[in-house]
Amino acid sequence: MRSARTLNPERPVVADKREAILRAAIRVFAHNGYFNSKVADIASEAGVADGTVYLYFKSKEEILHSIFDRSMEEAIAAGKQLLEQTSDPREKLRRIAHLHLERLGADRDLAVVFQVELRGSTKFMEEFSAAGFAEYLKLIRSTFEAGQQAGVFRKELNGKVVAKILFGALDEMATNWILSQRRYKLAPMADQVLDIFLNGVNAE
Amino acid sequence: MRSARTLNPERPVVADKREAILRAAIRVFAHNGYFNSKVADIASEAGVADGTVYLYFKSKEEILHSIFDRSMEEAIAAGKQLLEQTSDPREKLRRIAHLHLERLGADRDLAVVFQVELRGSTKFMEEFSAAGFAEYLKLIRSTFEAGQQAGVFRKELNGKVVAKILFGALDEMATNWILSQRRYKLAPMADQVLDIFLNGVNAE
Amino acid sequence: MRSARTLNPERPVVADKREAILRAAIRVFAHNGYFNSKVADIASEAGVADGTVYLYFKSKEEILHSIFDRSMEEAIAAGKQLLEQTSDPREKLRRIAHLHLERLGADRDLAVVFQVELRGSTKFMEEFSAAGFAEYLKLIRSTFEAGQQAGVFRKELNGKVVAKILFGALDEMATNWILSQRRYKLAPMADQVLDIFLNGVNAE
Amino acid sequence: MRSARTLNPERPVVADKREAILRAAIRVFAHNGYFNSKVADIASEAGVADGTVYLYFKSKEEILHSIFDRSMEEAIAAGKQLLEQTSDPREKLRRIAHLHLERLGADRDLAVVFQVELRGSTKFMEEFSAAGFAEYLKLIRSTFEAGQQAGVFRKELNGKVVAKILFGALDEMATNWILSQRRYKLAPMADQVLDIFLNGVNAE
DNA sequence: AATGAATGAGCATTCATTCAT
DNA sequence: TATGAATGAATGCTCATTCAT
Repeated sequence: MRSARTLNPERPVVADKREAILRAAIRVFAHNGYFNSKVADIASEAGVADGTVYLYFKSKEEILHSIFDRSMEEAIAAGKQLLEQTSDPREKLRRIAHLHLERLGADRDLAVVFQVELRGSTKFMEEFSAAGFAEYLKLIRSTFEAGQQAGVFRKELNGKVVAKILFGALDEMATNWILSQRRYKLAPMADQVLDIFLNGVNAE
Repeated sequence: MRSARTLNPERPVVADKREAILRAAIRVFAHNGYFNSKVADIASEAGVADGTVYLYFKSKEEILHSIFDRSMEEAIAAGKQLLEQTSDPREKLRRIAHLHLERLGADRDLAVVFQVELRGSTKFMEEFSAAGFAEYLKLIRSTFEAGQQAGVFRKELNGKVVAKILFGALDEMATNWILSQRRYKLAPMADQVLDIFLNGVNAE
Repeated sequence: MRSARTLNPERPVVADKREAILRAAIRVFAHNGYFNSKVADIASEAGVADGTVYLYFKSKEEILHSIFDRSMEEAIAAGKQLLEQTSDPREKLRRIAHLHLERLGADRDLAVVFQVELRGSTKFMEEFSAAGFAEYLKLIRSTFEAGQQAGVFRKELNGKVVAKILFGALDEMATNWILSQRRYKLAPMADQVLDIFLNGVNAE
Repeated sequence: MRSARTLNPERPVVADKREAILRAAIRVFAHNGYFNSKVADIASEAGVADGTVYLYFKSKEEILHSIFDRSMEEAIAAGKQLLEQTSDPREKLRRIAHLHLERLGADRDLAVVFQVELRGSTKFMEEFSAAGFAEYLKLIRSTFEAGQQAGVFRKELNGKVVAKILFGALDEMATNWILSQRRYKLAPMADQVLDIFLNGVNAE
């Protein structure tokens, strides 16, 4: 009798376990905070032994990094794909903003890790900033600057600063949503941010 | 012989020591991060014995709270005073924004504690949100709504959301400034935020 | 009422506690072996909290070093004092040998630590060798060489090697005594070693 | 097609693998120390999987035992063979001493394991003593006592003690040689030990 | 009020050993 | 036989907090 594993060669056990630990960590970090989470909690939540965690991650900190890295990669990839579907700069920014809040709004635990736990140390923030986060800002910025070239957005604005403003506004929406115990939908907030933002940067 | 203490009855030693510990904590938290800072480090930096810290604060966490509470109170008081000096809603928001970035830009260590260390736990963020921070957002919001009443800002915008947008944009300026190793002045960034923001919320 | 402490200013509490931990460690190391001894065992045996150990010693390893260093210092000091009491080279070596076995024979636990636990790692043996141990060998060697000068011992012998031979023979007596469950007295073995050794190195 | 294995029926693969693990362990123990050596290191050094080690040895400790047992057996066998080649008691002891230092001097790693790693625990030392080591001492002792019978060595000396003295002196030569980073040849030291020893035990 | 020695709970990580394949 | 992924017990050390002085 052939086992399930044999039937799914594309989904090796190894990935399953790493994945399970990562998911467990997101849950545990979101509920207890990174510093108050024990590796044993993560292992138990993932259904593996404590030591098994160290077969897939070098340290507790690396788990946090991995969560960030993987999610950021996915987000950026999804963002880039979205950008290819339209050439209108306003529409591009609109889609980025929506994607941003949709992703966070769809996974409360991941959102908590992103909006709260990842912010807790200058050290991490610096790496954080150096890594995918910078790329994300760049994505917004270049989209905006393309809009400036196209005459859609005001030419005198600094693309770098504009990107931070949009990001900051969206980021605050997400943080507030988490702290508010999410009594409302997050994704629709994107429209209100865009309304003001696009109006503010509009040429003419 | 009268001691220095006797000469300053309005500023009792008690306040001096509490103050010294608070200042020391800001320095220590900013440099090592909250979780990596030892109470002994704070005591040593403040020039007091470890145990003395506990005569003024109930716990390490209470020190962090106190830093936030005191700074927030001061900021709100300063903000309110500023608002009384003009009746133009746009000018009011302009002044709040400037004050926001000026205060943070003037004290790098305090800024690090506010932008990074205070964000590290849902628990703290929730209390944080519940406390002075909510009042700060309210200040922005009511100023904005007064502007709506006066026909200066678009009536269809939600004041609560608008306040978060402005705050989020300013907050991101501050966080980025810290992570960038502050190679530029923070306060002037307020103008760029305001340019877009006010343009975006303008009636007409 | 004056406390005992007040009555014994020469014996500060600090020394008492350090001393207690050191004594406890000798007992614990002797019974369980260095690697199998837990710091918690030492603390408990010394009647202090686990953390207290670290107020007096940097690490578990430093405790082992301290045991060796202190005992070696004492032994060498005692040896030097003994050597001053006679000028006969044969008698000097006789006294060193007796002192060597008397000290180890008087404190079984300390002997175990010296003969067994301290030997368990090249790393430690190297430091061990570099430190007081080398000085001890030098003491034997210079005594022997003085005897050569005096025409008492054979001139063609290498003092360095001779010192190792005497030390090695005594060391083996001590190790065997420990392993034999000490059914006999250790100190008298010195005479049998000396009988052969002195006969072997005698001039004429 | 016949495999290499089939061609060497006298030297089955089983022995090869056990041998490889043993050799690997000697190398690893000598370089890292017994307690700091991981079974995984030994396996990797031997070119087998971790689990394979447990097909040949019950535990890490048994590997250490096996190293000792096998080497001791070989040494004793070699020693006995040597003793048959001469009937002169002095010459017999001379050959044992030379063999002792030659064997250790020829294999630095094995010497480290014997002189340092095997000494690290009372428990092991006791078994060590009970096993082949006692037989080795007995070999020296009976050779010496035969010499006493033959009137070559002093009759009043205790053979047991004499054996320990010779062994202790040789053992110290070996230990010092290892710690000295072996800047000299070990085997020739046997002559200096014998010079003093034989002179010391000589009848007449 | 102030001290700082003492406390002891808490935890990330390692690694010998097992066992399903 | 051989593998190597998985296990989970084991522990040195830290540091917030207390309290006798």
